[in-house]
Amino acid sequence: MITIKDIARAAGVSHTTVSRALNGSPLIKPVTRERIAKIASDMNYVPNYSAKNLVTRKSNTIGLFFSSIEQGTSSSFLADALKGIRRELDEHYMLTMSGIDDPGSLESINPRRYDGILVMSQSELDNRFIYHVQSADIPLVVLNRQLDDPSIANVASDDRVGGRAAADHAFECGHRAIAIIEGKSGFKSSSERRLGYTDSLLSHGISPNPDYFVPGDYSIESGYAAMNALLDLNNRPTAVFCGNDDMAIGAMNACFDRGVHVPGDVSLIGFDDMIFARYTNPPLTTIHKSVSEIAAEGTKLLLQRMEQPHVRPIQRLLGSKLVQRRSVAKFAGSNEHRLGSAAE
Amino acid sequence: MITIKDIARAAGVSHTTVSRALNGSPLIKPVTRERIAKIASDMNYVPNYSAKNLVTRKSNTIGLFFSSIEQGTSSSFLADALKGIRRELDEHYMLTMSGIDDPGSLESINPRRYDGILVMSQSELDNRFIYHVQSADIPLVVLNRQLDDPSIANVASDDRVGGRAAADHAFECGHRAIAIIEGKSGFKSSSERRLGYTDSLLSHGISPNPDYFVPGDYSIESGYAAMNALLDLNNRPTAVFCGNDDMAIGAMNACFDRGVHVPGDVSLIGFDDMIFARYTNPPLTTIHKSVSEIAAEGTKLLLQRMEQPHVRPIQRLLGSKLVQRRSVAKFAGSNEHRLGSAAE
DNA sequence: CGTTATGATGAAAACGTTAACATTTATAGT
DNA sequence: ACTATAAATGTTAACGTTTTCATCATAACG
Repeated sequence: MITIKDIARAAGVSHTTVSRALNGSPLIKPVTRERIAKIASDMNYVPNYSAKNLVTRKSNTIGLFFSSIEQGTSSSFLADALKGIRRELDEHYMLTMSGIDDPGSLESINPRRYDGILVMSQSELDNRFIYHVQSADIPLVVLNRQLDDPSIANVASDDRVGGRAAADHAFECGHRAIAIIEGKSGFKSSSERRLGYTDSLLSHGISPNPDYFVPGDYSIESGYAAMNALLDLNNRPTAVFCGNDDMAIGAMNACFDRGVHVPGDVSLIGFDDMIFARYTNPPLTTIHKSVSEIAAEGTKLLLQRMEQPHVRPIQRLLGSKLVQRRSVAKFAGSNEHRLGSAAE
Repeated sequence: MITIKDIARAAGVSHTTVSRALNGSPLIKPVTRERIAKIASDMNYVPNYSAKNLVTRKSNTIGLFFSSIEQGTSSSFLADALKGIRRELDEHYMLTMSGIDDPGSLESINPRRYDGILVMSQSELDNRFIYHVQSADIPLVVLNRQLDDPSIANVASDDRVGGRAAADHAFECGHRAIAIIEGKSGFKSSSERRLGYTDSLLSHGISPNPDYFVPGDYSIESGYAAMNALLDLNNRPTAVFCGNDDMAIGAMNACFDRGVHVPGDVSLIGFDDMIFARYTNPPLTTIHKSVSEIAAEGTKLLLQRMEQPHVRPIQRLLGSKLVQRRSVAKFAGSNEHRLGSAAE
């Protein structure tokens, strides 16, 4: 393996000069810089990052930590997140990935190993990890889940806007009896999405029907059960907004099993736009959360924090937008005299 | 930040002794080893990997490279692969991920940066990268795609076995008119899957019908087109084996669009068991390739090659198995007199 | 032409660890 | 008790960089 000393010898200069030349120091005469660069490239020189990092006290590594890699739902996150991160990340940075609950994840957290850390968080269980990172004084950005703590840099999608968009869309399609299957209770995403939903209803002069709030926990099964509850109602909703795509799948299955046609009899809207959303039958209309955009934005933020660790952390919410597929139908019933007693 | 010298001072020994104690050298008396370990842990010592790697000439990093992270189909790979790799990988290894065609991927390949490399390959386009790695003399294992070159360690699923299983299943369900939509021509996976299919037919005494071999290229669209071609035939097949799940989706859509019922009128079998396979309508019967298992096995192999770089590389094929869902129906028609003119 | 500022290079130390070699201390054999 | 051997620890150099500080030209100035 060839080192800067080899290059120095070949160029007839000191290794210090080589180091400077290769790192673009202004102290070096342009002509010698060129000469050295040429030689280095001819000799196929590649720097030894261990040595470099040792002396600069950097690691050149940023760590990406996922909550529960085990969980199936997180699948597409990885690819999308990576795409976004790489887009912003200088290529000489190494990007490592681990699960938050991988053995040794907590212990491995130290400023020597990571110049910065991104947490792609999906659950409050990650908080322990997050605070551990913060107390280790490593630049940190939490992605994908909205945090309350303003001392932590954070970028996520705006769940409230998303919830509102979903309900708005149902309304615009003529629906007035719009139900919601809620996400896991206690999760910020759940309450934000519900808030967006009620906002929308209220702003359209619809007073929320207590029967139309059904609890769920983001699992397919809970969506199935919740939809059944909804279908048992006397005054069935004509549209239901599901807190995530998984529950929407469950809801869709419940409909099939009872011979209820989607979207003919009932319209369904999901949230997240997971990859499989376009493969369901009918393809699912849902709220698209751009994971790659969140990741990209978060990376930018992280880089910035690594440069200036002491600027006040920023919270950023990225808009989420509706993607129309085929699980929502126009509701043709005359809206006027249905107001207040929709869809009997 | 605290170093072994700090510990040495605190323990009243030399830093060498500390180093040895912490690394479990047999030269150190157990009692002092304990004492030092205690002190180190009390002082919250964490080793400086840069220094360590510098002197041991290791990087402690293994690199995972994906073909075309951009491609949607690869999504679930990432999560599964990671799961498998982490299962085998000692926690103090860092695992980095990059796309093969990320800018700088080729240049970053050098033995200083990676102790070993895993390539999760999906296409022959990766060969350039693969040979680059090999020529850089870095321990390498190629995952997921079967290679011809015996000088490269390789673990993939046994596509032939999978193809045979698919056709066998159709046969066992009573189907005799079984077609195949083939994968991208030139890809090893395509020919292996076809080979398995013909093997099965032959071994059941069915002579392959040339009409029943329809070309495809692994895309949804090609599956759609191929299925249409099949449905245009006078002697429609009663079951179709699709070279991958994407094409199966396309085929399913073609059926829907023509009012052909799946699996009532025609049974469909996919390959890969992508996450969305269970969400289609009907859920897709397909061949499950255990990506995580492949990744785990590949990691084991890589670790082994890192220890003993000069043992002959191994090729390993992991069995793939059928997962039954609901896109295949029993074919009740009397097989005898339908032979040759099935399902008009 | 001599002094001084400036621009370019070099020498040596430092980063935190492991490893080769040297030294001390304990153990055993006679 | 005295050496020979083994076990435990210590000294020092090395890994490949960057950085601090010193040196040497060269140009600028009066």
